Amino acid sequence: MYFFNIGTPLGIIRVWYDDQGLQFLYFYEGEKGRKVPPFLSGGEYKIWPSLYQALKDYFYGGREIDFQGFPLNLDRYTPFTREVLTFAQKHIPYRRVTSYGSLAKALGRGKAARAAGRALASNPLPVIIPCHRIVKAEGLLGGYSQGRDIKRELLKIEKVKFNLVGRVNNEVFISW
DNA sequence: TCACGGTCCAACG
DNA sequence: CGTTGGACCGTGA
Repeated sequence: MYFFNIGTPLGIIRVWYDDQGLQFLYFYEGEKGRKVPPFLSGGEYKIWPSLYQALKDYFYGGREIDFQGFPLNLDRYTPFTREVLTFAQKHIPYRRVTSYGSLAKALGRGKAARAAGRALASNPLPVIIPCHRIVKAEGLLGGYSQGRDIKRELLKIEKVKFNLVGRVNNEVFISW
């Protein structure tokens, strides 16, 4: 396993990967004492240049960066969870959002909204798998495993606007 | 099995 | 509008 760090306005990010693809991304320092998962240690420091550049552009460049092309290693997940995660990576572009229910529907499981939320809650690759772009059906923010503040900030970076009642405008909303 | 979510929506007031 | 209660479904223990 390899890893590298990169500073962002939201704290230091650490990314883990191997020859199969990306495995983990987490906020390493910053936000109230979040810890390094203990199962990750002893990796070899090695930058993945294109990914490094993409992250840098995303956080500092204010440019439309998508991570859709980067390979993921999601072997340890169940098929449904994998589907949810890969679908999110491939079909929810920059500055667009959708809901848990809509995403479930797109996978042919119209009623599995909560299950989809559960799958996203175990997203090992926030930012790269853009689970911050999935909000509640009525456009309210919804939850986020890294903390709702981070979710808000990420959407802010992408210039997704919320109205006074706290809902995203439906221009950016995708429904399947 | 079972309890638990990053939910949803119809039915209120 | 805002709130509430029940239905829903894949997971991990």
